Amino acid sequence: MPKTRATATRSTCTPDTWIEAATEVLVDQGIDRVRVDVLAQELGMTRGSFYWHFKDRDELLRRVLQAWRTRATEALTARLERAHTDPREQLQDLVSLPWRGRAALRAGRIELAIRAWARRDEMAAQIVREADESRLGYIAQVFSALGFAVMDARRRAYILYSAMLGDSLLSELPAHASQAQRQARLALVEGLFTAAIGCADERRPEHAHAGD
Amino acid sequence: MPKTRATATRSTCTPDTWIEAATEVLVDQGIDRVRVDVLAQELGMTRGSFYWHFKDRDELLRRVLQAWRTRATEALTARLERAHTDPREQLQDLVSLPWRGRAALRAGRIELAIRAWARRDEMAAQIVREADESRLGYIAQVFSALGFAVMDARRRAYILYSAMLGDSLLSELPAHASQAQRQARLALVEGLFTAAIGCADERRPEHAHAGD
DNA sequence: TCATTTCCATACATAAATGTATGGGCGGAT
DNA sequence: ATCCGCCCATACATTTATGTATGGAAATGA
Repeated sequence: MPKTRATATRSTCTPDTWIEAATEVLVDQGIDRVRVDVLAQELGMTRGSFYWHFKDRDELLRRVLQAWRTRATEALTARLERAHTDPREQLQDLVSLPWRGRAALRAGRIELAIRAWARRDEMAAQIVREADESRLGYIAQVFSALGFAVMDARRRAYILYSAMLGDSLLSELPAHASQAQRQARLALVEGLFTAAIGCADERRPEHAHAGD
Repeated sequence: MPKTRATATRSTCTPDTWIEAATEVLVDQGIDRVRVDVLAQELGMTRGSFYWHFKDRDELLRRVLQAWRTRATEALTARLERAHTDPREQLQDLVSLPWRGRAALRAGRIELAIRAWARRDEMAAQIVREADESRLGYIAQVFSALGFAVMDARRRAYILYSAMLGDSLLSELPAHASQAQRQARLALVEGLFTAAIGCADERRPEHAHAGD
């Protein structure tokens, strides 16, 4: 009983095929260019195939979102599994995330595309918010494990997460980034965010100066 | 000789009127929904008006970009003017930027929309890259004035700028952010980024542990 | 006054994208 | 062999957005 058809025989499309293609176009073209005719041409099919697998374009978009959510939550739970290893390792792992091959980099691009999409799609916005919340919680937990007070940990988590998001934004338009410089930044990020600073006013590199 | 028609008489549209409306739609709908019929309805006009002021849709989009670039560069040069005040004040000014009323916040939203647009429009990408370069240079200069070595300053600038961009991304989907918490984060950001840390490995809040 | 310029509305032609209806090839089951 | 269900192509119908062509109202200048 070949119910799910083991992808083997030959060039037969599954819903996932369309979802992948849709994600691809979404990444470097934006959600408005995720159109059935474009995808069909991309896959060497006709729109007839699409409308057999999907009710309409909206269903495809919903499933693209859903697919991303499951992958994102899976990635996070994978981190939570090893939540009892050395928190410094966990932090390094986080910070160096965009460097681990181009798989994570592609994940970042997908996420930015979805975030841009979320600007006007409430469903996408909801899912992105969920992801943000979960990750912020995780990162805050890492900082807590590093010994920071709860509130401090939450704030550091927010700032670090912001920096990671912003970095993916900047990496989107390749202009900076030599491999060595990114490596150096990585160490600096780790140093900055693990520095013990209560709230403000105890440090200063060389200028001695007690402002405000 | 009333050549440029002093906007007065009554409800007559100028190109800028359309550009503003286009920017508005761009912000919360995305570039693909910046369409002449939408804008016309938004302005209570018909498309006939548009095609008198503009050759075609593309010209409008180009001028939207150009308008943003001039405003962005003006904002930066305004900062560069007072580049010889206390660098700590300059940094505070930078960090607390998204809090200064909702004008800066709106500017942030416009920028994110353009950045999303730049994903597939090379002209937009070019302009965003220019803006990033200029700002990174400025921020690095501030850190230099604070006493950090050149390379360190550049890296701190990149990380801080990333954090600012990421913060505007997170603020886009309102979920966090109580006024008080943002204020507390502000102080922490300033503290973290002005902390003196060579590169890595001299600090650690309480865990003593020489990893890797 | 009258003609001209400015600015916008209306109507038409064209293109692009969606969704539907229909039919057909092809493999598997009996 | 044949019947049936899966998967896709083709051909229409409809909607939506662009751009153009034309006309007209209102202000301006002589």
